[in-house]
Amino acid sequence: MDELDYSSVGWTAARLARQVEVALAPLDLTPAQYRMLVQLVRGPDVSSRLAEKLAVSAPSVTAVVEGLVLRGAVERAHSVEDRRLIALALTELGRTLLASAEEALQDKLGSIAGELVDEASVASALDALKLWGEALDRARARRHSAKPSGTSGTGN
Amino acid sequence: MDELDYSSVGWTAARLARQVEVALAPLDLTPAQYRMLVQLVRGPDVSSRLAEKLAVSAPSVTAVVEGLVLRGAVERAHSVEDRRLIALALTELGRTLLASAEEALQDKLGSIAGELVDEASVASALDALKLWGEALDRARARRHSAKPSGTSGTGN
DNA sequence: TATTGTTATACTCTATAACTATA
DNA sequence: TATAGTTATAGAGTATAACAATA
Repeated sequence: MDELDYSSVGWTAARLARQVEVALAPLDLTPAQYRMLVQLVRGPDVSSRLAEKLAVSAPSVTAVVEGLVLRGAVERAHSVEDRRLIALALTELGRTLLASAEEALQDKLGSIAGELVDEASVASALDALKLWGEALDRARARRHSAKPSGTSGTGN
Repeated sequence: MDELDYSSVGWTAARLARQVEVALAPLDLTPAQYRMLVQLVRGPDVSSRLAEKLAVSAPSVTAVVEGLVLRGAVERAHSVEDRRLIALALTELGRTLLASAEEALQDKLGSIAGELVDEASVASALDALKLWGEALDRARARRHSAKPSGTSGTGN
C-alpha cells in the first residue's frame, strides 16, 4: 500500500504550466498576474500577505501589482490605521479580466483533457486536479501556521 | 453526463506551476530548463523540433539551451548532412542534473499530495496527473500532425 | 528597533524582427 | 528562394540587498 508512482508528476505539472502560459498570453496576462487576480477576487489584501499566499518575494508582488494597476485591474488603498499597509483590491475591470482568463484556461485545458478517450477519464482527470487544489490549500495552511517566519527564507 | 466542472482547473494548474518553480530553484534550474532536459533525455534533437515540442519560439530554445550549454549540461553538434541543423544532446552532467531535479520535484509535490487525508486520495491524485500527461501527449501529437505550420503562429 | 513596502540591480524566459549560413 | 538557427531588442517575473516610511 505504499507503491505510489511519482515518476512523471513533475514533468506533467511543468507541461501544464506552459499550457497555462500559452492560454493566458492572448489576454496579455502572465501566470503571475493571473494568480494575483485570483487571490484578490477573494477579497482585498495587503502586499505582505499576498507574498506569503503566492509564495513569492515582496518585490515580486510589487512588480506584478504595478502592471495590473497600470492596466486598471487593481487599486491600491492606504490603510488609515497603519499607514504602512496598502490594501490591494480588484476593480471591475479586474473582475472582467479574470473572467476572461478563466474562460481561456478552461478552453485550453478542456481541449487538452478532451483528448482523453472516454468521458470518464476526463471527469477523473478533473476530479484529481481538484484533489491537488485541496492538497495545495492544506500545504499553504500548514506553511503559514507553522511559523510566520518559516523554516527557510520565505518558506517559498 | 456532461456536467464536467472545469471551474478550478486553471487556478490549480497555475498554483502547481509555481510550486514546480519553487522546487527547482535550489538547483538553479528554471521550469524552462527542466522541460528542456526532460525533452533531451529522450534523445538528441534539433532546435526547431524542440521549439515545437516545448511550445515555445525558436529564440527561446536558443536562450534556454545557451544556459544549459554554459553549465555543461547540454552539448551542440552540427549535422554533417545538413549543416544548418544542430543536434542538441544531454551530457552526463545533464543527466545527473535532471535526476536531481526529478527528485526535488517528487519531494515537493509528494509533500503537497501528502496533505491529502487518505492514501487512496493521494493515489488518485497521482493517477489523475498521469491522465493529464496522456492528454498532453495526444494534444501535442495532434498539434504536430495537423500541420507543420499550424493554425496560428507557432501553434503556441 | 521592527515592520511594510518600494527601489535598485541582475538574471532568465518570452516574443518578434532582422540577420547569417546553408540548402 | 526557403529553411535552421542566432542575434538584437524589449517586456515581464524572480530574487537579494538597500532604502523609506511608519510603528
